[in-house]
Amino acid sequence: MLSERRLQVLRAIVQDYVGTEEPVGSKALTERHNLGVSPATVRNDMAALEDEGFIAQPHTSAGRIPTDKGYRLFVDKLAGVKPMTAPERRAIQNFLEGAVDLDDVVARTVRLLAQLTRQVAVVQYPSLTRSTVRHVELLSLAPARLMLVLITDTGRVEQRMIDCPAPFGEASLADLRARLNSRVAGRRFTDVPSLVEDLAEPFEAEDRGTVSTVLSTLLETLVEENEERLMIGGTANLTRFGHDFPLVIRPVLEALEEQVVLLKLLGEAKDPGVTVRIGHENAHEGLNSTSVVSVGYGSGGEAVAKLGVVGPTRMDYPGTMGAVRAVARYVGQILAES
Amino acid sequence: MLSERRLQVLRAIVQDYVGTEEPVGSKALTERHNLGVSPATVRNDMAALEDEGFIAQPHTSAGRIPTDKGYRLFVDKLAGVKPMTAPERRAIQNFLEGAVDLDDVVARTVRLLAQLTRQVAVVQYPSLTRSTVRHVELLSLAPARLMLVLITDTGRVEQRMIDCPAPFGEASLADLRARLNSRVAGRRFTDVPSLVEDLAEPFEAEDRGTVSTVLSTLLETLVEENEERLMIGGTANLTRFGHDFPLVIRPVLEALEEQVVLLKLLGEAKDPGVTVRIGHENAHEGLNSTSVVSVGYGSGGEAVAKLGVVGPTRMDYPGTMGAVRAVARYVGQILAES
DNA sequence: CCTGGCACTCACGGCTCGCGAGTGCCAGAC
DNA sequence: GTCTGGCACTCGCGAGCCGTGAGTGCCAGG
Repeated sequence: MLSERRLQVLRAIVQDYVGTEEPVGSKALTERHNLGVSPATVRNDMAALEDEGFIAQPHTSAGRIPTDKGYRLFVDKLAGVKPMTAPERRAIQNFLEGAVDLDDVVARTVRLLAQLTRQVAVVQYPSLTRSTVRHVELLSLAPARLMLVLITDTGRVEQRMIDCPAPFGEASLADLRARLNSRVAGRRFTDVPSLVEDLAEPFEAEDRGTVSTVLSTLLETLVEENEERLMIGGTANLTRFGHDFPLVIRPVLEALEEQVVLLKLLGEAKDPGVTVRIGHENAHEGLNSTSVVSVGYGSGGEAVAKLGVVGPTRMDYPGTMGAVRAVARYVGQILAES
Repeated sequence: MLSERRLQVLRAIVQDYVGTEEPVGSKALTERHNLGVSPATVRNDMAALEDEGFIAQPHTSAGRIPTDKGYRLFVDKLAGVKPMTAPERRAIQNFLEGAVDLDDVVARTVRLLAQLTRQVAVVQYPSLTRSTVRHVELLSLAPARLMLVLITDTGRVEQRMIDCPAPFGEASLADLRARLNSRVAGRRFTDVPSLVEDLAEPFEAEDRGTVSTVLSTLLETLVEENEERLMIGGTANLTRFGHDFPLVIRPVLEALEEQVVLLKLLGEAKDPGVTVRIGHENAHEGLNSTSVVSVGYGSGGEAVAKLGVVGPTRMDYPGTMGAVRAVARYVGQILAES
């Protein structure tokens, strides 16, 4: 087990390195933090920390930098979440308040997060499967062509075109619309499949084909892969990555273009609170030199989606975690109001 | 006026520089292109081209690189548009064919363009103001809350929440819906304002407030700034910019995040064919070292939106122009089918 | 267990220098 | 007049060569 002082040394190393971007040596450490011991003692502690794999030297006779494992310890044990100041909170609230619809809320949230953290922001749209149905609408666009519109309690709207196997009368349409809504309105999306199972039965034989097409389209919309959307922003902040970034930035940009990768990334975080995945903890190899800070947000007590930021492992964890948490909280409020 | 040979020299310089990314000298030129003259002659031609501002030297005793003006001449006079090969055309068609809705078409187009050109792709959604109305739908979500849904002939769907000044009955709603659609369905969006002017008149006094709220929301949706959407992709290709890119890439990423900037960029191109804006021809200063190749696309003869790519001024213009033109053509076809 | 001292390592920046690609100019040939 | 070969000149680039200094590990003594 590491002594208290060694933990302090690690904390000091992380803080200094995050601030300066340069390997930190024993002498500089004792000067900037009053640890009450001499550089030589710190050197011994550093050697121990290095043995345990918390810090490393880029090359012999250089200072130390934290490893992923070091950051992990720092985040778990040595640092809290830095709360936002009152003015910052007000600014967040003001910024989000003017949003006119869900797209706008998400877009504003992305911008806000990117600005606050000076990193790449990722915001997932409220998940369908974790929302409840506000309304299902069916529009007839042409004799054998329908549009299905889903509206959730979080303001999300999904639409789908449907080509009917047979023409579908206005009366049948109204009937189906009414039956659908009475079954599913106000219910959770996860319950929808079982709620609509037998909905085709009361219909005339000629209409059944269309009804079941509609139902299967509805169910398709709820399939995991299709139903998730997200928005990213602040990619310009990638340029703050470091000097050697041509090699680092490329895979990151590529990963950010793969929505699937990002969704997995956010999805993996199961904690109720802020989750931090550091460097190699990220499954995707392009993101091995980045950390992902994410958290769920939702209108009520329950999370309906996630948001977070992607940045260099050398980041200000307490501050970033604070910003992410605060933004999530306010987005939740905004959604609850609408 | 420049002699024929000098133009050939310029063409050769552009081609070589685009290929190698390195300043090209007189000797290398005569070796790679059989111009039929000696390096010394080429040197004289180069001196003349430099005097005219078509090429420049990064430093004394280095080869020449084309200036923006040189690229401009190259694009206008010296190079055509390189048509896609038959297999390429087939690949484009296959790639776009599987799309299920407009979002999907746009997303696929972005990916495709980015892959074909190996540059950053930008695709604008079909403009509302240049489309015709397929259907307008009004849904009642709550007693005093409506949702307005606009559907265009290109498959684009916009929705807007409306808070009514007074509760609005189901009957009035059906009435308004029917009147609205009979007026505007099949008409161009630009005509909508004049078509709905007097639509509130037939309604009872108590409903008029709501009706005019609905109408003004409808008109707001058509306001230039709100109605334009776009999607970008292939930002990872920015890493192919050059060696010095830390400084170049940053403003480009920033510009790409400003949708307004991009819309302006695409909007400026008025040509019916492929438009190329080179380096400093772009108004936005962050894009001074990039070229933008764009073209309109549409389901019929008329352009409903634009698409294009953003890349380094040192790009393969004929190839890029060919790819952009071909993709636009096929996207137009896909939209016409749906 | 901490500390001061000491010898050692090694990245970094500045320096020189030779190489070679590229240039401009000029005198002569066609 | 135009092209060509020749020639002297420029200058960026990379290699090699230090000196400097921050940083280290180890050890003997408090």
